[in-house]
Amino acid sequence: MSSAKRKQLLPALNRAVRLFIAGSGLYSQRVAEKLSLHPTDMQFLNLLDLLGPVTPGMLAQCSGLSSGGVTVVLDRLEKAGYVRRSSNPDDRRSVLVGLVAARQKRVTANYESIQSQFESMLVGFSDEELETILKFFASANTTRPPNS
Amino acid sequence: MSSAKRKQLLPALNRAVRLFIAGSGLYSQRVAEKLSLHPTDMQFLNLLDLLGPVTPGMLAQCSGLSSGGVTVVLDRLEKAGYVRRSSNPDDRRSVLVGLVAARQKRVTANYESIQSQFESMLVGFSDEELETILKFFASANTTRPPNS
DNA sequence: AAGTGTATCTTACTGAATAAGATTCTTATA
DNA sequence: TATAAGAATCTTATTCAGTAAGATACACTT
Repeated sequence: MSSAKRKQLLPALNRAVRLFIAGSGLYSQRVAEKLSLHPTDMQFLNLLDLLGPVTPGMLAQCSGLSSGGVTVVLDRLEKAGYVRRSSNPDDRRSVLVGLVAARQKRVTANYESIQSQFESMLVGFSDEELETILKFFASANTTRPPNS
Repeated sequence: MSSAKRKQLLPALNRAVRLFIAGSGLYSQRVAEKLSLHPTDMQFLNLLDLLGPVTPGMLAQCSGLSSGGVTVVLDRLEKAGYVRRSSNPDDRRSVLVGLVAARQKRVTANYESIQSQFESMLVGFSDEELETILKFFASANTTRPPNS
């Protein structure tokens, strides 16, 4: 059974998470704009940075885009030199998409300012607290993985 | 100075947060689809639910849409009965947009399944841990508020 | 009272994403 | 092995969400 304290905590946490998510979308837009990329293209670069080389089909699942939509985005990104398609050794119908290393640095560099901002915010948290927070996100990502 | 443990924690946390954000966008899309709403319209309903009645200009800031884009979205939502525009007592050029209460319930109901999923995930966390997590999100939302 | 600035809306247009179908390869079954 | 059914990606024509530029109405400053 839930404690009285918990009954207050849960709605507050729920609201805070929703606000966080609302802000995140906006922030991604800003970063994309800085790099003169479409928000969707930025999303793809993020996914590729997080997941490593994956198939277009996987990117469709993770982005919610249609098969044809993925093709168009990848064409744009490949033309601009951000990604490269290579043959998938496991399935000759398929393709593996990977970030071009040199460009990857330029992308992640744009996150460095927020990353340092993020880290300075975390100064107020002990190592134990950070472990708790990490546990939270790990649980959340398992409950709702990027491709489900 | 950072502990050795912290040096490992920070990148892991950073990655977990990014995965969480990537999954959130996808999830919002799914909920919007359930309600037969455009993702952007869903975003607006969320913002209105979180912030209460606000001006179209505020919604433009929080969503990243242009002024004209906001007008179009609000026209759609108002026509469908989700929101209502009323005159802003503080500024007669301006307008206040609010959720229609009856519809608001139908919207938030669609979040209940994930909310209960979310809460069952939190069973594994103590009250103290939840407070830490809440503190994290509160800090993050202050560092990067919904309209900055 | 005039001029400048701000909030919202209108209109014509752009282009991102979709849907449907084609192509190429894989897997299952006879 | 041969055939059929299924899956992964790409192509093409099309749609419609969002933008840009400008109009309107009101608010502030001097």
